[in-house]
Amino acid sequence: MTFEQLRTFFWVARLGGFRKASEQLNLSQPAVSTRIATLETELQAKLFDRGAGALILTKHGQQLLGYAEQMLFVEEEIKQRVGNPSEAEGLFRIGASETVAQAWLPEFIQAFSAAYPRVNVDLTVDISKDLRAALLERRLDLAVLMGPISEFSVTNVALPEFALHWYKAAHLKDVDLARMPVISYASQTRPYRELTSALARKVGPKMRVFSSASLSASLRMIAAGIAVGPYPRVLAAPFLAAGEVVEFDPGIAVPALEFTASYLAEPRSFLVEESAGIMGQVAATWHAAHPG
Amino acid sequence: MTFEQLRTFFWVARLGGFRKASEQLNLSQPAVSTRIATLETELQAKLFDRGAGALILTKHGQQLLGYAEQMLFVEEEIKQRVGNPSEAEGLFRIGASETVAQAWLPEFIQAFSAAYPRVNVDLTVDISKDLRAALLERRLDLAVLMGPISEFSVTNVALPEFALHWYKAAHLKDVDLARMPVISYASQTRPYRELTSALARKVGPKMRVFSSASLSASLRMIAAGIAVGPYPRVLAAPFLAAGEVVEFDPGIAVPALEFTASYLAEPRSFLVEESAGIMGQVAATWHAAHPG
DNA sequence: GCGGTTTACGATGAACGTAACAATA
DNA sequence: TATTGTTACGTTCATCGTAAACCGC
Repeated sequence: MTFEQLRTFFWVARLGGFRKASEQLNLSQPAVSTRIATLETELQAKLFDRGAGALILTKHGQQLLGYAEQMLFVEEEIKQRVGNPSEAEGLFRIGASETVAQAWLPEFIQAFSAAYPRVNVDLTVDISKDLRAALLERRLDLAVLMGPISEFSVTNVALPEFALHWYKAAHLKDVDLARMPVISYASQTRPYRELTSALARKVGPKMRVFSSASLSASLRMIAAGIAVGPYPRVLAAPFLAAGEVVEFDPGIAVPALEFTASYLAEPRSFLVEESAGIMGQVAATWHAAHPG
Repeated sequence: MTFEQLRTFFWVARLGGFRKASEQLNLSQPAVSTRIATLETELQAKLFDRGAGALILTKHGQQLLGYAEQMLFVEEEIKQRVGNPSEAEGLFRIGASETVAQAWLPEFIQAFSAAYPRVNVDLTVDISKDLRAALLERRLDLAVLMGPISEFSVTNVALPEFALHWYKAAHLKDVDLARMPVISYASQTRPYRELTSALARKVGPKMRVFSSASLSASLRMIAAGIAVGPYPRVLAAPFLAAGEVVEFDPGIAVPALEFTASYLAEPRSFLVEESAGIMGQVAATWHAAHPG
């Protein structure tokens, strides 16, 4: 019995096929067959029922799956704890919403990089909807998005929320939301949905809502007096400091942005779980230093 | 990282030397060197301090030792639980005192053999003192002896005790322990020690004590009227049934024989722990059916 | 017939044992 | 000098990928 056999068995069971597992493991498909066959021979037990359409775990297979997962997690734990953690190598694929990318994400990456100086980081910035899909397709190791993701396969770690404040150009006096466009996050995001819903109740059908996938572009439009909108204070900070925009209260409450660090629960990864913990600390520290 | 590396590391750490580990593993000594070196390279951590006389675990090595032991136990657990337990192969070396060998040991071996039909059994019958030494030198997997063994490295499972009764030849009338020799277990056993101690207090220096390493020979001597002595009723049963010996009370209390199933605590072995459990059940059942 | 698994086989590479070497007490 | 760990090297055996055969919808 080897770790490679258990790892192979795990992925075959989890992905439901020899071919899918072979892709996950960067292996030829016959190699996967061989490994499983060898494992079955060694244990003197059939692990899969090959008959009915898809692959189905036998009773023995179900038992082994639990053990295999435990083994693989402890193996990674050894590599991280016993082996010099700073010597861990590999690629850590992180996806984040632009808001956090402009807030504390640099600090997080700095902290992560310090803890794992030899791990490469691949950062993707996208809207939560796409991050979610990427995570579920295993194209990301960790996603920071407006969560939580309601899938049994995903673990969500709550992060501090970002309060939203309304901003308008400094030179504007009265703002009539029936005339002045409101700008918000990209159209397929939760803040956009919630804003349009609130606006519809308050202003009615005359409302105009712009959406922009670029937060800095949005803020520049607000500074230019083209639109007004609710954003986290951290994004408006440079414009506030320059006196270009000011906060105001249009009487429309928008809920704070709730972010989570989300990752696939299986297979458990020490690196990912550890990173989510670091992220929680960094975010909490950052929010303590940036109230509002 | 492979199971063989972890197993090798475990034995090097536990036995305190590459050479000793190579013997335990039936491997050449350079092969052990290679495995440890590879493991150290993979983990980027030195596991042993080779300098001062004997091998000393580094901090990393100490951490790994715990993980390695856990891994090896789970590996065996998989082989027993997931793999068909009845397909388990190997050799199970059991040592026992003659008393249990003549009592419930056949029933135990039958039960064990039924549970593990493909495991070979090697049975040694000897006095507790030698069984103890054999166990500590890893020449036995499980020892049934007058325990417990007070070593931190040994796990003792208490078994039902054997009450002792005094027997004499049926045709004898009065028995004067100052004249009639008393026969007991072999000289280096606990019952012998306890008996001589009690006799010395009661009878004084005139006492005569024989010792015999063969229980059946002892009983035959008692039946012949050569001596009297305290034995478990199970051993006397055939002589009682034949009317050759009878129980009597010389007024000397001898404590019951306390047996334990003892085995080395490390490395944990699923087979051994399971066997000790079976033994406890068999012994309890047997004693319930053979009171006194 | 087609997606997916098993079988066949040649080639590569990891790991072993023997033997020589080095270090330590 | 005896004991123990390391280095060197030729060999063996496990495992991989390619290619072909083999199912079950």
